[in-house]
Amino acid sequence: MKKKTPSGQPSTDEDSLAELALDHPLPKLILEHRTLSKLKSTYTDKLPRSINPNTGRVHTTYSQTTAVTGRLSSNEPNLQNIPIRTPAGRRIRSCFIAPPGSKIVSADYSQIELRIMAHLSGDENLRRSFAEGEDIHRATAAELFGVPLTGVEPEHRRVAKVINFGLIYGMSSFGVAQNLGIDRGTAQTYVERYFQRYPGSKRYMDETRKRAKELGYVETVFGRRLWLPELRSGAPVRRQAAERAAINAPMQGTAADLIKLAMIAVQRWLDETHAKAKLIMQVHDELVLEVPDAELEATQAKVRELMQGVHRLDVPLVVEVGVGENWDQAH
DNA sequence: TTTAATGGCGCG
DNA sequence: AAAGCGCGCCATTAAA
Repeated sequence: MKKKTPSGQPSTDEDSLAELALDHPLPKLILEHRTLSKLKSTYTDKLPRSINPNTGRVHTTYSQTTAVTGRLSSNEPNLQNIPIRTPAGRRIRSCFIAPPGSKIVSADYSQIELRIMAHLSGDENLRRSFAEGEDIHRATAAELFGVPLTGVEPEHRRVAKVINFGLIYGMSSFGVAQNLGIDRGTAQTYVERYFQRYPGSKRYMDETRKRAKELGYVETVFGRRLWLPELRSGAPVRRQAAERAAINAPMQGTAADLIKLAMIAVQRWLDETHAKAKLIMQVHDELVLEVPDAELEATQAKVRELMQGVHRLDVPLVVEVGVGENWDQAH
């Protein structure tokens, strides 16, 4: 056992058990049990108890003053962590349904944090990819592996996706290696090649760390600040954690600012047009509406337009809209 | 019985 | 010495 918890106990988290599962049959069974019991205890058992008898609906509470980046948070119950990544999880999501004569409409920003990185960094290559509507992970893979867009293998794209997301989080080459299950040297090579191909991105990361340390805070495109006193901590662990937060916050926070503006624009339009459609949920980069069939076409088009046009960045904002009887189908 | 800490895991 | 950001909530354990 290599990995330890903060208190020094051997870790039994998913990664650790997955590793043990290569040599023993039991860990896999434990992981399957964990997955199912998580879904049962947190969602299947709990959500029905959250139904308000007066409305027949589940009502969450959003907080505007909890998340340091400016995101909303959702509690009692949390409707921002409803499962979607596994078939069993999606069955839970499919229980969020529209009443007869209405549909669920889901509108989500595509790759919004990477687009914001392109905007903030001004990286020409990144900007061009988004301007031309390329699949960004595919484009990054093509750069990393020196192949044309049409020659990108799924495995290449998977590597590129880890690196793209890792950058948003301030991940090191060690983290890339860990995540991909490759050796550190290879991971280091990928990261170096990434920064060669996207030099503006490299410049932005360095500049953000430097500026953040001087000022003691970072800010979003709209000026929302996150103060990070630990950037000057003498404890390397704390200081480096603050540096990663400093890298991430302008991107996560700008995305939060944008969707809040979009929510205001969408609700204003609904009010002004006396629409029967309702804005019912927000999940960080996604708005969910309940829409009468008669309003479906107009609502989809207008919500997309309002979200994409909420603010002009140096790259286009793209919104994907889906419709269905339930929340799962709407994706 | 309630509260707090811990480890773990659901989502973006 | 640690190594990926932001949340909320579950079961378990120990303490109040």
